Amino acid sequence: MAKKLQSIRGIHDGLPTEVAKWRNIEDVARKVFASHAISEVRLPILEPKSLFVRSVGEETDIVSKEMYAFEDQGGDHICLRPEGTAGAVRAYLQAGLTRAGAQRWFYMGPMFRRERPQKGRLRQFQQIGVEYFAVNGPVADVEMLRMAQQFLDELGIQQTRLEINTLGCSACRPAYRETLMTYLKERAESLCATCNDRIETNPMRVLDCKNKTCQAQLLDAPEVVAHVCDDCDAHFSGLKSGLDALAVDYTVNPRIVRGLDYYNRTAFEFVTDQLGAQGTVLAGGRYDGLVESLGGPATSAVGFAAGMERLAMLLPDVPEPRLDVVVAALGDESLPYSLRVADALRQQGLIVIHAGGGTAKRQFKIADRENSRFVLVIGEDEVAKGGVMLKHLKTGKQDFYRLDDAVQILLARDV
RNA sequence: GUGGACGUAGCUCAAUUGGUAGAGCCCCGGCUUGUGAUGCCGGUGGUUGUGGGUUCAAGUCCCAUCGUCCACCCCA
Repeated sequence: MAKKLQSIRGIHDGLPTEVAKWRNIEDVARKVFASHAISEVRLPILEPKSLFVRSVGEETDIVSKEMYAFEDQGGDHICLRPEGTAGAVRAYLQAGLTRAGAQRWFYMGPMFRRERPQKGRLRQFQQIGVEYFAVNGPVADVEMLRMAQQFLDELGIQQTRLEINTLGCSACRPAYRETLMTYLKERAESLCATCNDRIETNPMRVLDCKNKTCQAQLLDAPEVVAHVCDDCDAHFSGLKSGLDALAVDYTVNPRIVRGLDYYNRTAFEFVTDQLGAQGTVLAGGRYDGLVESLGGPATSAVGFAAGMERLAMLLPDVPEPRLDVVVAALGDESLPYSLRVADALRQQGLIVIHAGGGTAKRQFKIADRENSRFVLVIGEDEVAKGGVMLKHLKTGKQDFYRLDDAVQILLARDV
């Protein structure tokens, strides 16, 4: 091999084994989402860079250091989308749907973040996301969470737990932020450098600092839950009682903080401890202010995204559909007839491989390797008699049949 | 972006203190003519991730680079 040609760091190929799992996940998602009347959208992978600067937030890691952003040949500043919500809001506004009532959307596709790769953390990864627009009140949050839980359940992913929190809103967060900043400034010298930087830029992020000495200082730190306004409090209560009504288990984790600026009120995460450090498998929350901040009317919104590759890592391999029959042609004279037979079998809906002729041994080995149920042998005798030899590989039983009869045996799929 | 582990055949891995690169699996073929899965025999396949350096001699030591993995960080 000359100079090795390989994919870009952190960008992996979807080979058959992996894609089979993805398709399984997609099928379950489509089925579950359909029962909530959610419609699929397919949105651009390239977006204007400014979209994410204005929505996700200029100070966030995603925007400030992880975006694949560049100028195109015309001098436009564009980027590969790092997440799906901003583009969905952009499309919602661009299509003029703000007076069209509730919109319930889902999407699946690749996202791009230039991070240091790890297991469960790729530079190109796939998300399945759901966004609701113009849907008010905690009932939407409750039903969305139940749906997310059902999605994970139907996939067979058991070992996750749901953590929820409230982040307040534009009415109450500024006051809380002040309270928190005051508290943090009093202890600034005991906090790590990163935390000190964040006191001014994003004090809520200090709360989930992993540093032990920081955490020790933050034991009695003021928590959002206790400082939200009456409306937010009512929303959070509605969320909790709704989850109780549906028997959805959850724990309130006052330290959940979203890394994207647009979230308010409800924030949630389904986490697992089976993926090492990348334990969040599905997460989201409310973002009631985003539509307005991107130029639309005040519009409530809530959504989540799940990481396809992370879900796939929690699932066993999906067995490939089993081959019904391998057509083995013996001798060049029988090739034309064998090709017609293979074609006819496929038209009956059977899964067929033509072994390509050659020795009987070679073709039987192919059938064996492909895990075929039957081998259909066509040689001089079969062509002469106008039939086929059909052998069941597991039992070794073999008989001569007219083609129609062989088709019936194959279609029965009972052996 | 920071710190660490690792990179040998298609795959999983060996190779004493530097001394001629090996095994298993897979693949291809043979063990009488049109019959597989077990067995026996044989074969293909490597400039040891890449590029430099030290040495009589480098898979082994040193430097750089690329990649994978782990932790930090971040998040799906």
